[in-house]
Order: sequence, then structure tokens, then C-alpha cells
Amino acid sequence: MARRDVLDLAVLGLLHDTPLHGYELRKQLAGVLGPFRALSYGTLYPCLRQLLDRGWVAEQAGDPEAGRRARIVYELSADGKEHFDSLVADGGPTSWDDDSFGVRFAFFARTEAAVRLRILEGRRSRLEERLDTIGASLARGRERADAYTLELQRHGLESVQREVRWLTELIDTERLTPPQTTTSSTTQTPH
Amino acid sequence: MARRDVLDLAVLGLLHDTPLHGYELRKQLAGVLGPFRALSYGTLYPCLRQLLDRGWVAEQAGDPEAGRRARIVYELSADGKEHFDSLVADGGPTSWDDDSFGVRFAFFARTEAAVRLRILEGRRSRLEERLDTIGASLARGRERADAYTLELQRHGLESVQREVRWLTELIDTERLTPPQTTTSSTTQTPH
DNA sequence: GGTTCGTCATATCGGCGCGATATAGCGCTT
DNA sequence: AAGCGCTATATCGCGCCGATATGACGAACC
Repeated sequence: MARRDVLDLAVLGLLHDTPLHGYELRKQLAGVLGPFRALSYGTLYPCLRQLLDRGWVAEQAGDPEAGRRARIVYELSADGKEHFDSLVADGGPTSWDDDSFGVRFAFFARTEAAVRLRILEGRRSRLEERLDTIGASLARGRERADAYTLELQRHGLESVQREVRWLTELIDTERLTPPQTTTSSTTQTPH
Repeated sequence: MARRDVLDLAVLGLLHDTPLHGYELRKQLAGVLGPFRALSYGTLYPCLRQLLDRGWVAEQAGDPEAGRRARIVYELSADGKEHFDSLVADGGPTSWDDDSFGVRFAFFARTEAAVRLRILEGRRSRLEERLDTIGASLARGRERADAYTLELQRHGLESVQREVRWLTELIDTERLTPPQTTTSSTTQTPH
């Protein structure tokens, strides 16, 4: 999944709750993308324009709200909702270091149970592949590498193992939980 | 630290051991950068040319080795060694998601003890700052966010905590280990 | 012995992500 | 009344990176 698609995913996901303007979006995006990458206006504004061009968001007719600088507020369109769903469900060949898992996970509350499970399992198998790679590398390099390199690899291996265990717990929970419809919820717009 | 500098760091670090050509470098770089990012020839070859232009590496007069495609073998220059040292020691304002720590760590065996310690401690304080951020975010959003978002943040928090603990162990070990000279290498200006 | 395939090896190009920067109104402090 | 920091949108150039081209070689296959 391309880097840009991850951004689209996050923006459309946030606009699900409530219409937002660019500046506010950036702040909220920090919470969603924060753990994975930074984001600058040089990326966000062109992104918003493209979303607009493709009809995934619409410019909201603004109350100018006196005493404020003009803001451009974007709201999600029906097409946008659809596109969001397809991005979430996209099981394309993502690599182990793909940001997209975290973002998809952040919007799990809006995702169908079956898709949630597929995403979690897909992520786990990718990490398991990576586990093999690191393990092989450790076995190969045991003699050649210095202590620091080995320690780094050992620590990396352990991190991935731990994440696999975390995913397994989540998967088990998902399987046990009775298939409940997606929570209508949508955290109330705090006006 | 800019993304490009990290690549310079890795390349110069690898060339410390032995001269290498581009194709081989890419394979070895996968081991060093592998855990942090991918690398394509579209990045590597321009990088090598720039290293050459700046005099940090030199083109090795090749034994053409009959029956083989011409290879361009690069070797580290004295200036290159110097530049490597300065890159390793660079304590510039790096952010918590900076790749450069991992790469610096991978070359710890060639790094002075004092610099090693500074790097480990710098990394730890950056992660501790991040810890505060996530903690604050968790405290703030406890009511607003859905279960999945909370779980993601909780897991992120735990990962960072675990890494801080790992760093602390390493720091303690470094402190206890008698100050041993770096394995020759790095022709430091004598007293 | 010719065809095909995987590996070795270098190289370029276009798209676009991103850091830096510009602009500017507003409110708060000094 | 000046300065500073926050809100808010926007652009531009540098350079990263995925895709792609090129071609020589060894080995396998029939």
C-alpha cells in the first residue's frame, strides 16, 4: 500500500466523525499517524485537493464565523465512505514495515468484524515471515558478527515475537466475541 | 538527521571492513538498514556518486577478473573515515522515530565508548519524552476513544517502555565495562 | 547446441512526498 | 505599539524511490 493511500485512509477515517478543516486535521492526524510517521502541510493540502477533485470529500458551505480567518471545511461524501471501506479492506501485498496496519487498526471501530480478522491475520503472517528472516540471519551470522550487531538483531527478534503474541491475543478475542454489528457510536461531535 | 545521511552512514560504515561494489553493497545494506527501511538502486547509485564526488570514497583500480562483468569497487578514504565518525557522533535534534539510532548502533563496534554512551542516553531520553506524550494522550482520551484506539495506544506505550528498559540495561553494561579502547581503527588524531 | 531462466551488475527517469518558507489576521503579553 | 505565538492556507524545490532498461554470464533442460 502506497504511502499516499495511508494518508487518504487516515483523512477519510477522521472525516467520518465530523467535518474538519486542514489545520485541525493536521492536529488530529498527529494522533492517528503519530506513532508511525510525521506529516507536513506540504503533503496534507495537496492531498485534500486531490480528495476534493476525486469527489471523496466536499467543501462545506461555511458559516464564516465572524472574527476568524476563513477556513475551508471538508466533509466526507458517499463516494468517500466507499473509498475508505475499500482502502481498509485492501489486502494488497504490503510489506512488514507497512504503516498501514496501524492506521487501519485505529479505525477498527468502524470496520466489519470479518475484515478486522483478516487484517489482524494478514499482519501476523507478515510478521511471522519476518521472524524467519531474522532467525535465519541470526543463525548465519552468529560467528561473523560482533556483539552489538547480535544484540540488535536479538532485540529486534524479540520485539517482533512480542508483537506476534499481541496480535494472537487480539485474534483470539475477535474470534470469541459474538459477531456484533459495528458500533454505531461515532464519538459525538464535541461541537 | 536527514534520511540521506543515514544512508551515507551505513555505506561508509560497511566500507570500513572491506571495499565493495554497488550490487554487493545493496545486499549487505539490507542487513544493516533492513529492520528500518528498504533501499533501491535509484537511491544507492546516486548516493555512491555523491560520496565519490565529495572524496569520501574512492574508485578502486580493479583487477578486471576475467569472465566477469565490470564492477565498480569503492573503498573508504581517510576523509570518508572522518566523515563517518562525525556522522556517528552527530547528536543533532533527531526525533523519536529517527532511523539513525539503529544504524549507529549497528556500527557500535567501531565507535568510541564515550560516544556509544551518549548515543544510548540520547535515544533513551527521546523515548522518554515520547512516553510522556503517549501517557498524556492516554489520560486525555480515556473517555472519548473507542476500545481499539485505546488498545493501540496501550500497546505502543508498552513497546516504548520495553525499549527504554532495554536501553537502560545496555547503558548499565556500558558503564560497568572497563573502558576498553576501540578496536584499533579510526585513526584519531594522536593526543 | 540453442533456448530460457535466474543472478549479477550498473544505470536512469518521472512522480511526488516533505521540509522549509511565505503570508496574514488575531489575541495576549510587555 | 510592538512583539510574539497561534491559527490557517498555500507553494516550491530537492531528492527519494519504485519501476524499468540493459546486458553478460552460468546452468538447466530437451
